[in-house]
Amino acid sequence: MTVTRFAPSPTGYLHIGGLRTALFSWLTARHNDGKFLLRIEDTDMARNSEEAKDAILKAFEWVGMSHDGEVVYQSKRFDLYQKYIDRLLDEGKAYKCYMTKEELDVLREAQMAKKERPRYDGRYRDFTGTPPVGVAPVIRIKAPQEGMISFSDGVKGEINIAADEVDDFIIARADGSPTYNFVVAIDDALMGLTDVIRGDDHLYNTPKQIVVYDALGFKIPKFYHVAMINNEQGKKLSKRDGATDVMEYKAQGFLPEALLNFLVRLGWSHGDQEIFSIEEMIALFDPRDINKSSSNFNMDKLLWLNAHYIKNKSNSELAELLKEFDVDISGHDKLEMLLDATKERGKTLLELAEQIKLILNAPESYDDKAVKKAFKGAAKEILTDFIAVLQTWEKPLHLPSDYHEAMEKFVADKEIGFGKIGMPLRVSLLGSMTGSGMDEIMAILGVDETILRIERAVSTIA
RNA sequence: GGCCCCUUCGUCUAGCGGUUAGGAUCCAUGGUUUUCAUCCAUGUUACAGGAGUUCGAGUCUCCUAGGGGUCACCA
Repeated sequence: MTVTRFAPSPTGYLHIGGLRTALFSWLTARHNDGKFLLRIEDTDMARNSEEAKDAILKAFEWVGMSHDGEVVYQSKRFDLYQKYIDRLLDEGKAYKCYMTKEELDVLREAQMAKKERPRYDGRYRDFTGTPPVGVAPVIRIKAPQEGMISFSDGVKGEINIAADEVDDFIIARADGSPTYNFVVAIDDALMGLTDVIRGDDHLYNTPKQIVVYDALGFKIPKFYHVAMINNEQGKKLSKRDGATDVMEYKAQGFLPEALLNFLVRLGWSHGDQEIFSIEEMIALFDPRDINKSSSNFNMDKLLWLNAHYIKNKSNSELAELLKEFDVDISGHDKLEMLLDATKERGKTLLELAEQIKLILNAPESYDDKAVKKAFKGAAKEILTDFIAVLQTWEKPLHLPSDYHEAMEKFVADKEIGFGKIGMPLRVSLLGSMTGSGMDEIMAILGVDETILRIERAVSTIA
């Protein structure tokens, strides 16, 4: 059975790039009816935080990517790791190294001065003498000293790293705590991972982890190293690029399905298809189709996708989502009309909320330019006459089409163009020249509020 | 610096030896719309450079350039 995982270290929020690798892993698991596991890499007690962990879990919840089984915390598995350290020591596959951090620094500097690659020189690898007193040793694993460490990466292809590029790296610190590359390999093996999908910044960790797999006799999973997501300028994403925190997208009014659709198309595609429902992603995704090269973030495309998903959401769902943006229209009797009139002109929920507020709240001021353009000539008289028409209209005024009929008759009787009434009317009702159709707005507001707003505009505008 | 990876329109990408190099986004123009948006149509723009292999190369090989990753008692 296919088993994948996402294994963040709880040192900050969930990053947009992290979400994509998580998505790829999740899709791989769901596509194969496998399991998607979540593991918190919190071996570094000093840098972990509970808040970061909660933030990550919350982001997963928002996008709707469910994990299987309990969340695994590495900090709770130290006894387990210790067993394996002891075993490697017993079997002579690992050894104690009494070199201090200071000595290591000196060595490294000397190597750099000679333009050599800084590396551990293996001086305690076969040490049998009396250890120096007062030095708490670290544990190093014996890595192969010659030949190649090779693996077939599902994204990058065959990777061959010369064994001498891999040091006898530290698997347990002087205080006894295990290190990253050691515990990752153990956990991935013990948790039954079949496919490890992660950022390609981990590519060079892979040979180290293979050393651990081999030493412990574990089966090596399939690796997929996914290239980075850069900012719009093609440089590494940083806080300065605006939103990198997944939850920031929620705050900005993005729909999770839009974000996921955007992310899945970064480094992956299925022919010419751009729109993918979650179900389609699951049905079509294959990690072997992931592209090798890095890709750039593109806000325009995300916005386009978000607009698409807003347009295709039901009005009741939108009403519910809008509550987060200071707009509660769930009890509004014109809910359907209101959303029909606005959902096509908001690229984000935030913009949609603004559109709705613009209609619901009477204008506090009138845009100068709009007034200048719309209120020249006989605008005020036309508006006053239109009020009279609305007041004496004998047919019902409920639907946009009812109002449309009234307006049509009005311009016909008056022998004027639509713009002569449309423009001043728009400014009167909304305060500006842009926005939804007049018929719809009047239908939403109702006759009384419509007349009220027109009267106010006529008396207020000089 | 060593090692490793990457390179098709501005951006996301299709292409898997023979295509007028396709789609999407963006931008521009036109149409629809009383406005704006939506929607529809049309258009501009790409194989990093150079050698080779081949009847034929975006596709295979090599070199160069540019970009990125990595070399911790961080993860």
